Amino acid sequence: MEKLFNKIFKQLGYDNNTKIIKSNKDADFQCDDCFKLAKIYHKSPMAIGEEVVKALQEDADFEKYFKEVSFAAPGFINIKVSDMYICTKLKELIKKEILGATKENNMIVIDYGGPNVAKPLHVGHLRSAVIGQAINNILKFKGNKTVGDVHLGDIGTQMGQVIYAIIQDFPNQNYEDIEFDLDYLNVVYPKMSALCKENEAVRTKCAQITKDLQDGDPNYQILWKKIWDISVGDIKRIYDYLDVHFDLWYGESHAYKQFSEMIPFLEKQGVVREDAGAKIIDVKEDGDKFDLPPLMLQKSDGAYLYATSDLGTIWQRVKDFHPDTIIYVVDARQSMYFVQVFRATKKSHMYEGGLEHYGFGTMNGTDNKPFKTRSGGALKLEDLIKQVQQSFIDLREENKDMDQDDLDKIINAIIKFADLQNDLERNYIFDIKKFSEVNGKTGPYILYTYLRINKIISKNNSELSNAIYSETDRALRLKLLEVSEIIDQAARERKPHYIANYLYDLSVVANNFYQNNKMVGLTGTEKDDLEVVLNFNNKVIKTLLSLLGISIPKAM
RNA sequence: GUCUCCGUAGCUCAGCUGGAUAGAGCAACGCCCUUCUAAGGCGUGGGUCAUAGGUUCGAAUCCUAUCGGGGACGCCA
Repeated sequence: MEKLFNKIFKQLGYDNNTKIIKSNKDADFQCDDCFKLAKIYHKSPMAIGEEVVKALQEDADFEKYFKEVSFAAPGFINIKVSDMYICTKLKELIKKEILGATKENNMIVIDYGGPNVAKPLHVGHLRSAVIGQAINNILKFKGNKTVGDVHLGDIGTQMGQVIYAIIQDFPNQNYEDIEFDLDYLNVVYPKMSALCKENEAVRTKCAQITKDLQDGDPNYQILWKKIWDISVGDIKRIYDYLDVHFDLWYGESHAYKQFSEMIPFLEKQGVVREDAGAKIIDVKEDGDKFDLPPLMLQKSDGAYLYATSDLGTIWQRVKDFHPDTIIYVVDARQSMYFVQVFRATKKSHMYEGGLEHYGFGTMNGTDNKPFKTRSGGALKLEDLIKQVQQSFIDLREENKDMDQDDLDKIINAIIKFADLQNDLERNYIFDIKKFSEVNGKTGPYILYTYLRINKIISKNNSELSNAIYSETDRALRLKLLEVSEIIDQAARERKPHYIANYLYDLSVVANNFYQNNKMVGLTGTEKDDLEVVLNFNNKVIKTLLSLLGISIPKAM
């Protein structure tokens, strides 16, 4: 359509590269270029518009594209496309791979985990998991090779604290022989965390253990490995439930192994300098709007920091994968920190590819303050899932007998769709009541739409005719034609909410069709055509849901 | 203090690469199941798009300032 418009513009002596946009009026689409051209060619938008409309109407291809093209003052060209156009486009789209999205072929590492070993997953980990997995799915769908990394915090202060507690709790035992389980870890970490806050001697001791562990103390390593296995096993279990999967279960401990190569490299590149006993990398640049602090590479006591391990992680990723881009899906509070890391990376030339941080908003309570449980602690992710499950089961009698696998899928849909329909950059109000909603703009609504449509169609590979049978049929087909661009936009901006919102809009249109068209009793071309459209509709819904990490239950 | 994100219906949010009369969901009220799943559909009410300027033929959208809120700001992660 844009090509035809451009041809007409050229024919009339206007040099223009048009952009046809969706119309929110009675028309399907509109062209607003008359204003722009009026200025350039010193004519009135009205004159140009009427001229263009006339030329379009006289064009040999008119019917191939349009049902109606009209001018509306002061300068809009309104377009109603022909049934033939819709059918032709839809036929093309159905045959296309990856729903007509443009293919890409990049190597992309995505970092979207960040849980700490020895601590259970809590609600704060939900957003990076859900959003990161969706971005991963979307980029993979478009043909990119992606590597998801959980990036565990597995060698920080909490490990020293837990090791300290174990040594106290299991005196006079060989480290190899000490046995403990997840319940023990779940009790011991909060206890130690509290103890360290009030007792300086213990705190110092724990810090020393952490430092020794980081330096490779073999005895601590034994306990560390035991803690790691138990804790990561539990973390995996919850991620599995959420259908969140990582290719790499690396953590800061892996990054530490890169330091012996990386730090000399950084020194050689001349970017490191000493300041008050610490080693830092200046990352200020001309044009900065404020005084960006340097990146801290090594503390004055010789210990390494968060930033060091992130640089080490980049070092390793470059060696292992040569990525075109590394994407971080991490809380927006770390935005400035990532600027520092990215600049240090570029300044030292250790990696020249893309570095992107998508900082999602904080998870706030209904009071719009960072979310806390009533007792003031962090809500365990597993407890959140259980609460949502309970409220869903309480919703109706039939849900009590629901197949466990279907139930899990619906719970996932509820939690993920609630999050992914919002722009990730915004703060997110975490409202357990919202997670109990299954009406309206929710995951279950989309699932329900899919299932009820699935029930009225059979597989059908007929070739679409050029007929359209009702207004709701027409609306559905037009909506389906938008899917390619939606996927591209979500991928381009790394924002899954475009897909979530489109899924909802599509479901509304599809439900409208369902309500106003009966499939039962239809025969011949009409039955074939509508079945092809509905089959494609469900293919789109299923595919897009899978990009959001949502699977469809057998029944609901 | 500086930087940054945000302010759209009672609540939660879309819309922001500028287009015509600003859209959803929830909540409220009304209607539609002897007809393919009512976890659905249809309708009604509800808005100075924080405020004030500016750019533009045209601003929720771009620019500036102000107010209000979240967040970050060298040896934590």
